[in-house]
Amino acid sequence: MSTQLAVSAERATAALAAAAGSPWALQPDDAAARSGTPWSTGSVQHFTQDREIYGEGDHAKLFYKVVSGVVRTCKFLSDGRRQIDSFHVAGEFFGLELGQEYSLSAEAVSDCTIIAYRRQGLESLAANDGALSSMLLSHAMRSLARAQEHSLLLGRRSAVEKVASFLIEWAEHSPDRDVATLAMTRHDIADYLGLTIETVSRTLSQLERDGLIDLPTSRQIRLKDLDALRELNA
Amino acid sequence: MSTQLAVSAERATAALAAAAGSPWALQPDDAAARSGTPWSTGSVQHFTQDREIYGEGDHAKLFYKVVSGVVRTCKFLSDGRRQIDSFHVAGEFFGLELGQEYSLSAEAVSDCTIIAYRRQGLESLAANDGALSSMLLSHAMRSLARAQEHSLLLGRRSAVEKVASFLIEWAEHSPDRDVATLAMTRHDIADYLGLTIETVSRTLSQLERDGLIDLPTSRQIRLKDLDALRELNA
DNA sequence: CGATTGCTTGATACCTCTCAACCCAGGTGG
DNA sequence: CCACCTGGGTTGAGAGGTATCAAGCAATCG
Repeated sequence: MSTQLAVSAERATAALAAAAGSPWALQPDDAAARSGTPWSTGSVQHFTQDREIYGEGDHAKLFYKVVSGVVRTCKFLSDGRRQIDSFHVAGEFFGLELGQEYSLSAEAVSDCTIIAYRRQGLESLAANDGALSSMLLSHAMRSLARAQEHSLLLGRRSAVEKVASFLIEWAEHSPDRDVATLAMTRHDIADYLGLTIETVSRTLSQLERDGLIDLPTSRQIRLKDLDALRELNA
Repeated sequence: MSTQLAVSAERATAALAAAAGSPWALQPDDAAARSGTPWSTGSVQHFTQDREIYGEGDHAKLFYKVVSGVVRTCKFLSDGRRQIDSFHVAGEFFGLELGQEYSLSAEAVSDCTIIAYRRQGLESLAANDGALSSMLLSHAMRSLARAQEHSLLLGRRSAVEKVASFLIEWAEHSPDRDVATLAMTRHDIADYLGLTIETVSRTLSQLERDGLIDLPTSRQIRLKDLDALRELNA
């Protein structure tokens, strides 16, 4: 279940700007100066683990920012096979759509807190606000680059390479640079990498036997030999 | 090799607008009214089959529109493995980048004619031109949706499903709705679907034996049983 | 022609999946 | 407190799908 409460301190503009580290990005200061636009405030929502936030095809009237926890966006085939497109951590946006419907589903990987913004009017606003549309474009282009990188992984990398790549990617999200603290299950990892649970598990065990990683707990992975892991990524 | 000649009749604005069929799109009429902007004209170039148009990492000072022929954009691993991101046909843009470098390589699938536009100043122009940035955003978001669909295919579909999906997708580009006329080799198809040449060939032969398609020539594929092919796509 | 290129087909290897058993930690209820 | 159950994770045996290696065919082109 999700609880909602109004929050006025949150301005999506500033948040979007902070997330955009590119020539297209707006300076946070400029953004902070803009206020009172229809979509500048959002409502805080909580979702418990594995709760659906929205489904593919739902009417896309809201977009979201993660405050805490992790969210996955994914697609399903009719027989239930799932492909996870990405994991979203604190500060990241998801659910921004061009059309009327979400093109992915979104679910809570862990218990999480997110802020929902009305998409209403964002299009027309963007048409008259260069800074805002730069931020949106920047966001879209970075997502696109990520998706293309992910396609290379799914189409052309072996199981070890996929897992190594995932570990390196995830370790960068962690406080410690060489310890990946996982919020997700083996099932999530498998569906992100286009593998099965068993293959992910076996591959991690193998990497541990080979001395590239340590597995103190199933959700804590220490990257012992970062160079060797990166080598698998070449 | 590529030949260049200046062309003033081509306006990227109008072209982008025509390509954008969405709420964000600019009307061609409005676009035609705008002219004389620094990037409004491009130079026509010709590339012969398999020529590189640009490489991943090259300085991205131009973007392109296909006039005739087919272009592929792709990524490579260090050992040569290749993943094709997409095929671009007449009227489609490619090479639009956020950063300073191309994130993909682009190559001519067939002999082709393309128009190159200077990216120079596009960012700042977009910041002051709502219609233009809407078009750019629209383009980026449609590319993103395509990439996400492609990830699902690469990560979760079997070889037959991949091939069936490709045939249906490509047949829509063809004059005849139920005949796919291929511009690309089996190698291109394989690298687009995350398979090998041999598996693509075998799968096509199997589909023919099963009566779902005809293969009058290796580049002409008639979709005999579109329903059955769509079924494989579910 | 001979050489080359794209494609098909066959035999076999191997990587990943499938199915199954088992372990472990945590939660629940008697 | 302990028995039990559950869910996530690991491991093993075997199957299966796709890759690899190799040969052959047809069309194209010097």
